[in-house]
Amino acid sequence: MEQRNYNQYCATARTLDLVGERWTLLLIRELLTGPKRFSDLQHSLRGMGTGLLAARMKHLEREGLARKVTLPPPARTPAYALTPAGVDLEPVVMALARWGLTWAMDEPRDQENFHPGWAVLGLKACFDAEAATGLRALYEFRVEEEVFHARIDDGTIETVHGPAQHPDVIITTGRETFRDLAASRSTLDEAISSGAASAAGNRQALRRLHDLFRLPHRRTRSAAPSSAS
Amino acid sequence: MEQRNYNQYCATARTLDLVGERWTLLLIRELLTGPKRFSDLQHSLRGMGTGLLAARMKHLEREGLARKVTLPPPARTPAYALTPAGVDLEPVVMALARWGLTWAMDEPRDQENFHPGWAVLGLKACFDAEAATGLRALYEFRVEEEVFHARIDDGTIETVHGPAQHPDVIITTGRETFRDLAASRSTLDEAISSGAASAAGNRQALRRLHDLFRLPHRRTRSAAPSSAS
DNA sequence: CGGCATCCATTTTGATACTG
DNA sequence: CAGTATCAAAATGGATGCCG
Repeated sequence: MEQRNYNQYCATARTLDLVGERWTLLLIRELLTGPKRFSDLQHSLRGMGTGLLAARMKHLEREGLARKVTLPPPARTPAYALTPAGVDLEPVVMALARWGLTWAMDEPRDQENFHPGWAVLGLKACFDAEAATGLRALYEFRVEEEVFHARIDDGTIETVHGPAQHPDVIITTGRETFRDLAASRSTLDEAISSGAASAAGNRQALRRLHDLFRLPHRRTRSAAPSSAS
Repeated sequence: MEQRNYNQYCATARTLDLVGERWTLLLIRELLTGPKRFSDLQHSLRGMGTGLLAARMKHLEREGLARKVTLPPPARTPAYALTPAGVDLEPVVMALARWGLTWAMDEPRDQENFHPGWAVLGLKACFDAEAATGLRALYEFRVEEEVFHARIDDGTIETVHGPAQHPDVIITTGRETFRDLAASRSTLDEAISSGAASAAGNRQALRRLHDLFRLPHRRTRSAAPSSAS
């Protein structure tokens, strides 16, 4: 398996040889917020058979994009994490996310899945580095059972699954609200104003929060008739 | 066909629903340097059956990412071009290319295909906007039969298939040299010094050329053992 | 239960032949 | 040139079974 290559001496094609198969980039997406166990992945990726999941992870290991790790105490359970090469795919996933936020995130469809972790990456895709200059703060997001945090440090953002050590601000929302943030259908700011989300903690960090994530300008795809260049 | 969706309310997954299938992003790549005819695409994508090519193009049209156009005189032949939504996928293709340049472009393999158009995008992926501040110049690349040009305008670059109107500099190289540039195995500068490439034209634009493309720092993938965060 | 391997019905694909 | 039609080979997804 995995022998199907494009056979092109081209950086894009070579990359797609490695991560272009079905599910692979979504596995990378899952691992971008921290190590995950086999069953976590299985649970996030409904529709992917266990056999295929195992095969894909083996492929990612063989190619040096992911590796097996043991979660630190008290978990001590085996999990998968990204290698440096895997982490370096983040710009690819973010580029896909930004395109999707602009061109593809209309109403949620019936039966469509949703996990808060995806929304965290959606937020990250909207992160405005300019707006974060000089800011150093830890934000914790609590979405029903799930917890994430974002560490912002002067124009950089890191988003990780799990609680923060000493968060400056804690944002608490329901699933639907957070889902709408993921799709940038509403801003964090709006959600807080309307009471759908609540934020508590350091006043200064709270005030900066408003500007940290900029909505992409939503557009509609259409094949307008025209003649070429 | 094309009914296989990830069914996730996630910007990344939604984007992959549209362009994540085999060959699709490579079709986008081909169209990023200008409109192409069916047979051009067929020729660039060895291994893709004509039926699948037709199906993919129909899909891209239906989804508003590409459209049929008529090439301007004297060609007057039908072709495919990207819509604004399609053009907007460029950051995705460039992110894939940059990753590939860093992690995946080792020696060309036996039987591996190569087209100069890919190299043009490889150059674009290395473009250093900072180095181009204040520069406004047209560079034409001639690689055996193929011609491309890059229009640089103060930190922006546009790369297009075909000759330029009044190029400031004309760079002429052989296929192999240009292929090595694509892989950033050598710099344009080195190729010119060694005589593998020649550049003629406006002295000022020529001098700036050296710094416009920055090699990504090449690295090797490996699954180093470690424990998790 | 976590982490797979196996089997099989359904889709996708690759390659070629054929048509307007 | 720009596709359609056809068909064998490969990939997928789902269920099931195994083993510590």
